[in-house]
Amino acid sequence: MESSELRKAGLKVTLPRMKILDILENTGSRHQSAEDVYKALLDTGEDIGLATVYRVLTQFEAAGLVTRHHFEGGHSVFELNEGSHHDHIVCVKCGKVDEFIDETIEKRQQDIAKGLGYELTDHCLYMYGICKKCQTL
Amino acid sequence: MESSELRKAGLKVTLPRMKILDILENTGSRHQSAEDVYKALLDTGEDIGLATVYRVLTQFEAAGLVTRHHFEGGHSVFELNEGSHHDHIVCVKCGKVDEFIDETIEKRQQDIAKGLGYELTDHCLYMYGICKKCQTL
DNA sequence: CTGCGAATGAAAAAGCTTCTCATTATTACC
DNA sequence: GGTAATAATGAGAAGCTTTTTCATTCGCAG
Ligand SMILES: [Mn+2]
Ligand SMILES: [Mn+2]
Ligand SMILES: [Zn+2]
Ligand SMILES: [Zn+2]
Repeated sequence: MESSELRKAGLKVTLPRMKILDILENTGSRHQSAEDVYKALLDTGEDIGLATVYRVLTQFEAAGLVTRHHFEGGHSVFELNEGSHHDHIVCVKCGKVDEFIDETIEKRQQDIAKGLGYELTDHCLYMYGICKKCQTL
Repeated sequence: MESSELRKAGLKVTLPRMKILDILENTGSRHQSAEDVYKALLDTGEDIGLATVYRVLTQFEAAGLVTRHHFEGGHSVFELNEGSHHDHIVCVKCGKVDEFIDETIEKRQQDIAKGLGYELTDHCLYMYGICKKCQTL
């Protein structure tokens, strides 16, 4: 039961929220756009409005359940907060996303922000490239 | 005369392109949205359409004259390619943007991409925080 | 079970960006 | 300099993602 996760987040347990959480948890791709989630809902026969998908994803973000990313190309993608913070590298050919974390970079970022007088609240590092598979095509 | 810059980029020398280049070169803020550029043009009495501003900025990007950034909040900002590559830290309160470059981070990124089998084409590191001035408000 | 406030769905609207197409400007050439 | 071919522009429409509105429905405390 993931209803406890919703309650813990201070959100009422509703069918749309349960279903969306389910899609985020049990779908191959960890990084999905609102449209992706909406289509997945349609595929499972759920009749949930796109507006609700956006609303719920935004609430999940505010509740700390998901993180919103702005990969190149305009629309946002969402990912469930399961592990800890990490950064992303995206293949510009096929859209594949790999995740990584590098303590050296994390530490340098803190130092740089401090050096410039900023109190760091967030950061994102996106790398774009061509994945191994696409290099051989 | 910045007309040579346009010619060098393979672009015809037109009044809108000259004016937009001028705005990018001679405006306080190095990071401007298309809307910002458009308003600046109106302020100088130029009657150039917003569609042209977008078109020209996109052409400038393709020609390597400017770089397009996707700061948080949706719309793109453009900056003239004057110095070399650098990353950005943005104040979430007042919108101030500081620039920095860190060789340690740049190097680590190369290593990480290589380690994951990617041929790196681009990257961006955005940090968000509260600047010194906004911390005291 | 009931009732009230919160959540939802459909549709409209918003905000940024791109496209269409008639008009205008630029440039290569004479 | 003048001209024709061709590219660029401006106004507005359209496209896309995301948000808002509002009448209806649902969740849950009592
Ligand atoms: Mn991720
Ligand atoms: Mn910059
Ligand atoms: Zn690929
Ligand atoms: Zn500030």
